[in-house]
Amino acid sequence: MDFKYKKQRPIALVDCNNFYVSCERLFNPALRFKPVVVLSNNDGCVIARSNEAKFLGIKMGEPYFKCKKIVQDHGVAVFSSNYALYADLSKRVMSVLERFTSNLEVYSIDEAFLDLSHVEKDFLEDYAMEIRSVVLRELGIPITVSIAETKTLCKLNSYLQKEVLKKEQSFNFKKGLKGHNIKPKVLNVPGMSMNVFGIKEAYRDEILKLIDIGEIWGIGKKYASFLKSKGVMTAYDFINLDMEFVRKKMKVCGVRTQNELKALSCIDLELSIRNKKSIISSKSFAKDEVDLKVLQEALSNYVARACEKLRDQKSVCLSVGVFVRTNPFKNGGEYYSNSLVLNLDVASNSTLKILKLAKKALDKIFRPGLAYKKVGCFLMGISDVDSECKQMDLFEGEGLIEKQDFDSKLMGVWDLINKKHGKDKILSLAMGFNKKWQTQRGLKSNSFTTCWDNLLKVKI
DNA sequence: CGGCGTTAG
DNA sequence: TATTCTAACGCCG
Repeated sequence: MDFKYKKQRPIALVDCNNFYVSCERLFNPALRFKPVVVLSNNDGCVIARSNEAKFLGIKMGEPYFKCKKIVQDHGVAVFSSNYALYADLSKRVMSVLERFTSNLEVYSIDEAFLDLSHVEKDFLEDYAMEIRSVVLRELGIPITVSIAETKTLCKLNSYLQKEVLKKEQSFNFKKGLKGHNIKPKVLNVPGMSMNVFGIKEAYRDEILKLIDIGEIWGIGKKYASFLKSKGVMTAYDFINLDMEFVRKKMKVCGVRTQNELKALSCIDLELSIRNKKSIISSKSFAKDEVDLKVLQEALSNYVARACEKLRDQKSVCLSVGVFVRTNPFKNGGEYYSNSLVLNLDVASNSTLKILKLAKKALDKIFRPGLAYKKVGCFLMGISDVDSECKQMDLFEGEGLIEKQDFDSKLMGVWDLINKKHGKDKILSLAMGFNKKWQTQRGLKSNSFTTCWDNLLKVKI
């Protein structure tokens, strides 16, 4: 077996605290120290909470209607999600982080892993503090920085830091005190801090014993409850499980997690942004919809979105899927969900071509008389536009090249105009104009950083 | 290779 | 009244 021992390098995880809430607070400082939540599309579920909102018992993913009472009783500030704002601030955070390393993995909208092999071991803690204060000073976004040998240990460290912060804030919140301590605190565990790189074995065990099995990165609900049923309650118990048992029950990913918890790095940083292998675009309707026309129109908009994404990453796709779903919480148990995948003859990223196919698919799976909650499309069989091997059409010959060339020029202009002059300035008529079915976001804050009309005005 | 199960944010 | 959206990966037959 070709097993190369890799020298351990420090990795940092930067995680923006309650990111969406922090973005809202940035433009509305009165929200600091107050409970704030951000909702999903159609203001359906809670998808982000300030710590204060967590203290009130509002759960992640909870339907808004279920916590409306708490919201009213405690004056919780509520926002529809403002993705344009969050994406813009995320970009800014990432570009600040790039100053601290040349190897950055943007892991999600609010998280990044940084390769810190260029930093002296004794200087790591200071480096973490510096990253934190620069992001806070320049962007006003509070972050957690955690350094360790592996991604999984970074995650674990980050979790503990946040738990400690929450504990302190909760104490103040319940006593009605306002000023929270936002400085990073050294944890009340021997050897534990923002930096656990090179931590002593004995200390690591002690920390692992504090971690509930379900909090480990890579162990979700199902595995957690299975493991608990076997008496495996903490991360410490987990690393002491027999490797073959872990492999059998949790596959190779489980073994990786086990190794990562032992500071043996198995999950590398992904420095380049990989092209997506599938692209989905779908949304729930604000209200259930019965009319095929409405479904077609909504679907056309999602197809347009998906195709834009496809072209942005300079790809083409071979198959187009469409799915529909009625509301599983209604219709007295009559639930209908179906999907259909159709193939293009030749790989394409043309909105117009793909729209035609999607419409055909929807016609086939649409059942009249039902109230639909959701429709969407997915693109598969994705490859690079200029990949070496292309599937051609046997009967089209030379003419095909010309047609494809025309398509790609058309889409090029299409994208150019829409990027310059705004979303859907060029569109297919199938996408419609009235859009009554569109997502409700009544509580959205302004696009402070991406729309001239929404710029904050400051009086001097 | 398609379908299913699991996880993640 | 009301329950997000997207993506990846491993395994199995």
